[in-house]
Amino acid sequence: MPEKLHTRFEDSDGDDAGKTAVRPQKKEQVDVADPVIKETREKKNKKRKREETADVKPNTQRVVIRDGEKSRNASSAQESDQKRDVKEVSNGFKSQKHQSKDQKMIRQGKPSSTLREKARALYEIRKKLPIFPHADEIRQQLKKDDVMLLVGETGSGKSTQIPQFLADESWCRPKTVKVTEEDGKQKDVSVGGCIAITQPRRVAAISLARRVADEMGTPLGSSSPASRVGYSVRFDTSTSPSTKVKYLTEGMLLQEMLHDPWLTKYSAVLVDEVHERGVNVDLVLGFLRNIVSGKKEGRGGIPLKVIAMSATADMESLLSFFKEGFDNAQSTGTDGTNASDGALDHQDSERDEKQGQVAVCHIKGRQFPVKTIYTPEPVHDFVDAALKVIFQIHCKEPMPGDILVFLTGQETVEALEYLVNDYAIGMDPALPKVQVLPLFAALPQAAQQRVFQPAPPRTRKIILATNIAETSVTISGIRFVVDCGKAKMKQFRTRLGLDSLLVKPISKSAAIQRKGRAGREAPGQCYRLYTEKDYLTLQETNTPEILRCDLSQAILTMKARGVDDIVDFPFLTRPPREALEKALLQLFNIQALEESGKISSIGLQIAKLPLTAPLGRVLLAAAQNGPNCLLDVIDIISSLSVENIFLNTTSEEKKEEAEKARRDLFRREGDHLTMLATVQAYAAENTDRKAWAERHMVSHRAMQSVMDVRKQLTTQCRQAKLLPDANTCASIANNQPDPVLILKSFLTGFATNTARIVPDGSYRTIVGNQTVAIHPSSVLFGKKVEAIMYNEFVFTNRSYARGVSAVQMDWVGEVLAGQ
DNA sequence: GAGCACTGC
Repeated sequence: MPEKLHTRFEDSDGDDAGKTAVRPQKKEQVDVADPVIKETREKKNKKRKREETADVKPNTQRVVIRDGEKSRNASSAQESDQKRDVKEVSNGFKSQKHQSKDQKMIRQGKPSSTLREKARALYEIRKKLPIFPHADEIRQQLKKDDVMLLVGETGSGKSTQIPQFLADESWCRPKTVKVTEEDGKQKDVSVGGCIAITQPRRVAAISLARRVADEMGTPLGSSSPASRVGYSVRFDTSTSPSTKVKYLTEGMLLQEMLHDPWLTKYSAVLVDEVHERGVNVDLVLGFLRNIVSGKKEGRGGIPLKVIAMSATADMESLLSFFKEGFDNAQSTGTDGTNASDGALDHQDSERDEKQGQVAVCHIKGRQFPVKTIYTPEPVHDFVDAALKVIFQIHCKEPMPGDILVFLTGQETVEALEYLVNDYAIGMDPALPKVQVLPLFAALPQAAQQRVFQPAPPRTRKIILATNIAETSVTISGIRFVVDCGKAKMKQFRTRLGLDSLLVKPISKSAAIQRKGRAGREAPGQCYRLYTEKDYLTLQETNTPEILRCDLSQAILTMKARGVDDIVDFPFLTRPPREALEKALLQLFNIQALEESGKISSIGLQIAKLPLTAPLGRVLLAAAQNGPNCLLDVIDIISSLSVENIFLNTTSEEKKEEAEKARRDLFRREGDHLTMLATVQAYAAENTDRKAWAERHMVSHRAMQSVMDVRKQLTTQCRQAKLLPDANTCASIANNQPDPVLILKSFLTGFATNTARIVPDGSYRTIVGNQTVAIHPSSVLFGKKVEAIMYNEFVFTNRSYARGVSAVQMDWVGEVLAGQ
């Protein structure tokens, strides 16, 4: 794998791909085949660039909540100084000779001199990060307080530096304490020693770990037993026995809590990007609040330090969230200060006074000023308005300076793409050219990558993006942002039991985020296609995901970690009672809960699986139907776990081609068996899977994820003794699938996702009697069968069932009767 | 004959 090797060298040399001096190298990087690696690197390079130019003396004030938009300018002299620094660093560490010496040293378990040199050089850059002067202040605060809320704006260095500030603190050393177990016996347990930093995304966790390992001069993760920095994400964990700083996804931390609810490994948990407010971060914060404000029995009274970090956090609600935890504990006498098992040292008395205090810290980031321009009047057609603004900028503003336009979806992106290209034809030839680049998730990877390539000379890039560009992707060269003020958002409607995808106004913090994209490298401008008055009426922050999604997963997660009564769980934002009840009922219906509301053994098994509750239930039902059925169901579930295994067809011509190519994979029983046929054919292809995928118009990238999930699920099923060993599985692998058994397994988890045909030929849901149409992407589209079962019920322009198979009414009856 | 932002175990 020369490419991977190459990648690693590139990644570890602290290079800055954005500089002219190393341009040729950048080109080489972009050509690497693996899109994931490419993406990670792309991001990291951007990040480095930001970090290395972040040299302004910051303003830090405690307990200040203010407009996160304020930005400051950097002195260009300092900036160029720093670039020189980085160049020296990178030049020293590129040769393969060094690298192999490195590797040898790593094998011996000693940090190599090159690693140390590199760390030393990086230290010069770290010193200039806005957060750096606050190291002592942060350390002092955390000696006193167990909870800290930290607002660090983009580029402040919080995610990389804080773990390093804390790693050598005395409270961060492992301690052996006596813990009373459930059976009443006392046991010696080692508590603490490690710092966890959670991230919402996998790429972020891995690239931060890599960066911090470089800065600390230690090898990364499992490459050496002496490594002090590691990471843990799904499909990829890299830690060592001496890991002190561990980056992990929120989901991974929740998974660890399943086996270790007291997080005994950790002395501190840093929760990063709290403002994104995904469901997992809300759950993590709830569990952490319970630990910090409780007696910490399972930790022998040893405190756990919690730092919630974010770019634009709603600090007031976080502050009252944690304070409420301490207040409740004090009033009921369950707080840590009452622990009398002698595990705490003399600091105990000091802690007593400080109990309930939450430190707040605000650190300015480094952003260039961005001027905001509103439309004087409300706009009724933002595509049209965007077109005008784009050409206004293009005609008026000097080069360089690319334009990033935020739109709502593929449809508006493509409409504007057409208009801009059309308009550009009649443009004054004296003007620079324009290059229009669409960017949305459904776009093939190669097309997405085009936005990262520099524009040809005398050409302005115009990137038309969905909110993929808000968090997931960073593009350099942007000086102008055009923001339509809207986004498509998914909302789960409890009463109807369906997901709706609707165009909605964005929040103020999302608008600020979008605007910030113009000020990464130089002063910029942001054109908002709405009035200032409209801006002021926007919601402050994004609606937390926990208010917008089906809660069954979250509740199962809680119950499996010992929260019996969800009413007592500290929600940062409490979901409406109705939503909680509906989710409880759903879990009860699939036998994940007992009538008392306690989690059942089925529920516990489901909670361990990396699947939604209904899919987990399906897997267990399939296990009851024998290993043959289970293996087939794993294949189907794996493809349901990735968004779309079939490539999107754009043109009419391609559509026919695709249909022909996929004909041998299609099954009349429906989408589930079609997916099974596809996964099995792909897996059976031993020579060139990529070519096979191309021939069948199947996404190779998606199939690679399918294979990852499939492997994870079979491994877990084997550990849970639901599947026999690999050899036995191999011998049954060639058996013909049994469609009835497979579909009946699915009905166990999806009995309420069924509809029957009515005389006019449409389908009505069996529970609720709502009209539902088969989604055009389904192989059953336009077909009429007795009844259908579906995995998803979504509302866009009308109600659609997606992931559809034909079932018989009496099967549905059987399962519903069994409930 | 429709069209779908983004994560995560």
